[in-house]
Amino acid sequence: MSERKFDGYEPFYIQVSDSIKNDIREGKLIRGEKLSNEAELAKELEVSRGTIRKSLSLLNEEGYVETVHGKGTFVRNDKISSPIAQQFVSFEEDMRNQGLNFETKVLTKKVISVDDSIHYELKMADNTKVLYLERLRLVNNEPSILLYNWIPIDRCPGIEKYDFTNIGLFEAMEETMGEKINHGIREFSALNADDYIQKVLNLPNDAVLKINQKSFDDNNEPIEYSEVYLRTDNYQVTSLLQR
Amino acid sequence: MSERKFDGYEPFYIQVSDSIKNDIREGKLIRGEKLSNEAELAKELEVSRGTIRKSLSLLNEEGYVETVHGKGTFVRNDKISSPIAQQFVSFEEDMRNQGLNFETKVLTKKVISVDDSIHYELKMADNTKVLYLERLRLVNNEPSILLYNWIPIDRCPGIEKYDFTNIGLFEAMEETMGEKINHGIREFSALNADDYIQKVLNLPNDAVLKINQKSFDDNNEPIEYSEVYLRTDNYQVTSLLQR
DNA sequence: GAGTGGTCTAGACCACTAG
DNA sequence: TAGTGGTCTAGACCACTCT
Repeated sequence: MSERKFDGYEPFYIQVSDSIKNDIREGKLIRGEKLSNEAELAKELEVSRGTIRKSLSLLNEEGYVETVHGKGTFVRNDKISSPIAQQFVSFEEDMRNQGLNFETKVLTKKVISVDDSIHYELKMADNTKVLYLERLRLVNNEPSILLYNWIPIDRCPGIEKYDFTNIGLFEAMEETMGEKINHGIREFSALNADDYIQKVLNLPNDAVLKINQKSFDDNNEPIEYSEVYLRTDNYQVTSLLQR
Repeated sequence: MSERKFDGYEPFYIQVSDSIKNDIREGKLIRGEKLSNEAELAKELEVSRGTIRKSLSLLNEEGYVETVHGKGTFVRNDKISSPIAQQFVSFEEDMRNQGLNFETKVLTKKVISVDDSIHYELKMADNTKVLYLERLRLVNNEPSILLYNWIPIDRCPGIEKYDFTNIGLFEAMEETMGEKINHGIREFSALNADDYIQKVLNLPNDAVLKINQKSFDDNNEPIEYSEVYLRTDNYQVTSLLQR
C-alpha cells in the first residue's frame, strides 16, 4: 500500500512527467481534462509538491498541459506537429516521436577537406578532414527534407563507417564522440531553390525553407554544421509558445 | 549591511535574473566568465539557493548563461538574434529588445466581415466583425516584415481606434481585452511571394519566409490570426536550443 | 577529496479564480 | 471563502568535474 511508484533509475520528476505523458497518449487523460491538484498528485505519487511542480513545468514546456493560476492544470488539446524550432531534437528523432512513416536515402557520403566557408562555420584548423553527408528524407514516400552535414572526423572517429540509412546522425555522433551533443543553433530562412534541390525535393515551385544548424559540445566547440532544405507542405515547422 | 537587495514588486527570482542580465549587458560580467557558485550567490543576494536556481534556469532558457554540472554557470558568448520561434513575443517587442532601429507603416486598417478562411482560423460565428490590419515594418529603413492581422473586435472593443504607427498590436489587444494574451502558435513555411509582396518588401528574389500565427486567451479561444512575411536577409529568425 | 550543480523534502505564506 | 497554483526557505544528500 505504501509502495513507492517510481524506481531509482531516473529522477522522480522525469518519471512523473513520463507517466502523465503516457496517460495522455493512452487516453486515460483526455483533452481539456483537469489533473488532480498539486498537493493531491504529490500525495498519490508519494513525492513532494516541489517534485510535482517540476514535472508539470516540464509538461508545460513541452506543450502537453497548461497550468493556470488559481484554476489548475489541464491537458492541452492542440499537440503541435514539429517542435524543431523549440527543442534540439534531430529531424530523425522528431519524425520518430511523431510516429511518421519515413525513410532515409544517403545520396553522398565521403571524407573531404573543408573548404573556406565550412571552415569558418566550424572554426577549424587548415586541412581538417570532415565527413560530408548528403541525405534525403522521405515522409510517406514523399521527398520532404534534404540534408547536408559536415562533421570533423577527429571529433567523431569512425563516424565515416556508419551507414546512415537506418541510424540518425546525432546518434552516430554521440556514440563516436563518447559524449552528448550539448546544444545547437538553428536559423530559419527562405530562399529560391536551385534546379537540383527543386528536382530532388520534387518542389511544386522553387521556394524552400532552409535551416542552418550548428551543434556544439560541452565546451562550446562546434562539432557539426548543417544546411537543411524542407518542403514545408510535407513537413510542418511549428512552435507552441507560452506568453 | 544586511539590507535586502530586492524589493517586493516582482518575484525575487525575476529580479535576480534581471540584475544578472544587466551585469552582462553592462560588461560587468563578460563572455565566458564564471558566475559565483549557487551557494555564494544565495548568500550575497540574501535569497535561498532554490531562488537562485530558478533565476539561473530562466537565464539558461533565454540563452544568457550556460550551466554545467560539476563546473559552474558561465556567461554565454553567442547571444542569439531573434527568438520569435522560442518565445511568444511580438515582432515589435522583439525589435525593441534587440535595440533595432525600426519603423512601422500602417498600409491598411479597416473593419470587415470575416471571409470563410479567416472564419475557420478564428472559429467565429457568421458576420463577426474583425479589424483587418496590413502593416509594413522597416528595420534600418529597409522593408523587412509585412504583417496581416485579423482581430475580432467584439473581443477587443475599441481596438479599431488605435493608430498602430507607434503602438504594437499585442499591447493594444491586451489593453482592450483587459486580459493578457495567453499563448500562441507559429508555423513556419517558405513560399514564392506574389508580385505585390515582392515589391513591398523589395525582395531580391521571390522567396519569402511566411509565419502563420494564432494567439489565444486563457480559455484557449483564438483572439487573433496573422500572416507575416519576412525578408530573412534583413531579419534573422534563430533558435538557441539546449539538448 | 574538494567544489560545484542536481534532486528532493516539508512546510510556510502569498496571489489568483470562482462560487 | 475555499481551492488552487506561485514563491520562498533551509537543509539534506547525490552526481559530476577536476586535480
